[in-house]
Amino acid sequence: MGEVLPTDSCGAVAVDPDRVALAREGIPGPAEAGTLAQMFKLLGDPNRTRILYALLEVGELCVCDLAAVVGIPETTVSQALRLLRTAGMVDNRRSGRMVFYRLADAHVRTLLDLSRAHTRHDGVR
Amino acid sequence: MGEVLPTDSCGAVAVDPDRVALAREGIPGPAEAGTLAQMFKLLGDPNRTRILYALLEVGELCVCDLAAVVGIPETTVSQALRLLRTAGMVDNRRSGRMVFYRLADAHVRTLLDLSRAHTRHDGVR
DNA sequence: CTAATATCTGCACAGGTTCGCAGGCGTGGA
DNA sequence: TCCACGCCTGCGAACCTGTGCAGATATTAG
Repeated sequence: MGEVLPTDSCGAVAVDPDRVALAREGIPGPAEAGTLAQMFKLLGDPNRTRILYALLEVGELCVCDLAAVVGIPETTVSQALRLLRTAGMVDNRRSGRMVFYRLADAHVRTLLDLSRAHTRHDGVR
Repeated sequence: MGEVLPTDSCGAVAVDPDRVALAREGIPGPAEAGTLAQMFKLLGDPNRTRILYALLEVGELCVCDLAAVVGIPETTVSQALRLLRTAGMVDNRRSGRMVFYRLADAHVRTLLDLSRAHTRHDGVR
């Protein structure tokens, strides 16, 4: 869907039409790119990042403990967790009057591990 | 560095001090979390994401071709590339009056692959 | 030297995001 | 039943980010 021209819609002419066409087919479409970007955007906040790594360390934590770990108000934690839960990155479990959160997916865990390894390897170069 | 109290600075009392202390030691510090978040934030924009995936497909592309692939003005591409280059995620090579960009690191490639696999697996659940 | 191409860099506006406060909801103990 | 505790949800202000225009730079051709 969406036939493309060798020249783009911005007035510039593609220097290497073959390579452009190849890349056009391989890259994620607008919808998939949006989904990917939304997931990364959630990881792009230090508070949420720390929350996720805390859950990666000890499997399960309630909101107040999470606030104690990261050092931010519970309200902020709650809002962050809502976003992460909506995106399906964390899951929650109610026990009495407390709600425990944990990483929802092994994929997320792998992603966090790999990212931290990259950062530690060369300080983001 | 940075001794911590069993209770946080927000008035709430930690329910499980042991687990809190464990998580405190395991999670990235403010500086490392900031670095991580900054990297993820760069991936959190659909245009930048598509640019990176385009470079992942065909190893090397100039700015104008990149604009043609993603379908955005060259100015926007240039600014996006500057951010990515500052973060060390892409590298550039000058050939005549054109500048070719490519992914700087195998780590970035792995990250992109894994992320896309996750998204495709269950639509971010 | 002059002109044209390809890319890069400030500036300002629109849009979205975060954070904290105040109040509401649900649960458990007395 | 009533109260205390943990958590969640709107709302508004401050902040940051992306985008486009206009101009500057670097390189090549004539």
